[in-house]
Amino acid sequence: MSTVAKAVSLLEHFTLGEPEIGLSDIARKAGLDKATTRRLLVALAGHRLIEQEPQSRRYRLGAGLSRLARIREAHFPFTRLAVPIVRELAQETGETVHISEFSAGALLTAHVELSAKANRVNVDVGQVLPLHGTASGIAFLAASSDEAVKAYVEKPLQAFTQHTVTARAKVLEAIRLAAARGYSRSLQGYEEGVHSVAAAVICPDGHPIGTISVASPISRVDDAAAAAQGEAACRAARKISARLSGEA
Amino acid sequence: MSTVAKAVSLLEHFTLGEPEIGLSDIARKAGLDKATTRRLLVALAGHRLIEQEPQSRRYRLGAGLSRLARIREAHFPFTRLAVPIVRELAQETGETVHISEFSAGALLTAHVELSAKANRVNVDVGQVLPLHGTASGIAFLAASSDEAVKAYVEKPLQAFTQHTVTARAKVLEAIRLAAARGYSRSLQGYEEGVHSVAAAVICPDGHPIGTISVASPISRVDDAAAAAQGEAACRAARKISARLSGEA
DNA sequence: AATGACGGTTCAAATAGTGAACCGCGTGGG
DNA sequence: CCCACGCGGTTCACTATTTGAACCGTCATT
Repeated sequence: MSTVAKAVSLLEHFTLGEPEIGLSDIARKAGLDKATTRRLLVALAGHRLIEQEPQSRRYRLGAGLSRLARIREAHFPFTRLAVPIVRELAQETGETVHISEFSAGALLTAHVELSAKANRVNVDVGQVLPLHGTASGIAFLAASSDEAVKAYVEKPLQAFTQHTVTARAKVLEAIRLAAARGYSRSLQGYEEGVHSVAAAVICPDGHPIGTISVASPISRVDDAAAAAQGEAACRAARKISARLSGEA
Repeated sequence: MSTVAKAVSLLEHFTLGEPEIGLSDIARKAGLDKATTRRLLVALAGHRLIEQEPQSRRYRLGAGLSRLARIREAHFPFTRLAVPIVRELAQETGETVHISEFSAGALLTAHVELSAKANRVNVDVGQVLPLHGTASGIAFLAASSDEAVKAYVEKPLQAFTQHTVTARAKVLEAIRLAAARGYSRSLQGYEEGVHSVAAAVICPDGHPIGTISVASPISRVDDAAAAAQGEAACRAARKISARLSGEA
């Protein structure tokens, strides 16, 4: 394991639920020596990726991350442009809606608008979604090049629930269907009891960069409702794609 | 130089003006070997801190940064809570207003609302401001502990313009004045022709975490206008501080 | 066809990383 | 009251990772 990978893995132990961690604690979590951990944290702190609370001496994520994220966002304003449309879609469907951004072979949840209903699907920002097994992933693959799809389905596909589609032929079939009608649909492929539909957001250069997805408790959705959600997600995705290419 | 420091320094070569860089180019800029640079970039990409454009093979900042920044922001919602108040203050004063966040011995510009006037001060998000020589820095020091101030002024203080105050005694005097009246004032201490006032934003635990600052062309501001801006910045800073401690 | 710049790879040499043992400190239980 | 424990932090001999000159194939330019 490279030193850099170790350092970055330290960053990934800070979560929404545990945003500050002590030295010994993070060393244990990361499986590294305390001395090594500290050296890495100090190196990260020198570039503001980590900060240390002066009193408790605990560590937390640093302001430099916000700075870098803003630079990325300025060049790649996916989240900023998409949020209002996510909100609209959440209003329209009454369900939880989230957008994901493709990165390193998976989708990263970038923004979530939760349904107002008591019985709703919860999704966390930052969650990593596999390409197969989620509606978002299938929609993304449907908008990807044939080579990219082929490369992806050749690797072994993990099952997340009893309903996850892992057979290559069936995954390809789902991708074809999604490509034909513009949105994908997944029933409990990643989480038990969750129904979702998704559509891909396309960059001006023609490549997909992410997805928008509607997730509902499976009990609330029949085929007609799913089709309506799918069409709505499709329209929302097109709206975001249009904004990305500079249209107001 | 540690490997981690090298890897992180690669991230810092991506800027608003140059958000995508080729391998040889970034190796040159960072002063590292091409092979080393690539190995570091690949390690960073493995954790989504860097992405590679598949076609051009150029590198850019990755979605993982947005993810980490969101985790930080959830725990430390300074920017989110402050933006509306920055906007109000920009409206009220008609000048450029920005907030900065303290990190690793300096202030990082986190958000900017530019003046609508043609003759205005421009500030870039991400810019690093020294503690002495800027109104923001003096305001921040005025809200810091005596030990922190002492530790800071003991180091040599760089001059950025002919007007930068670098004499220890004068800096301490400026800090005292800022502490007494709640806001600081700087005339061309960091950039020629720029007048600014600033006030510190205080965390619920009593420590300062950042500043809010109004920057104008020096020709437009007399003592009375500066006092009015200072009072307004002070009110804005208090409002942000109140929001941070949970008040609506 | 030759040139040069690009992204990417290799492997022996050299440098940076590692971790067991240590320090001083604060805390909570016996 | 004090002792044991866990904390953050430091040291230094040992070792594994990092390094970079030289390499390859490709592409655009001349």
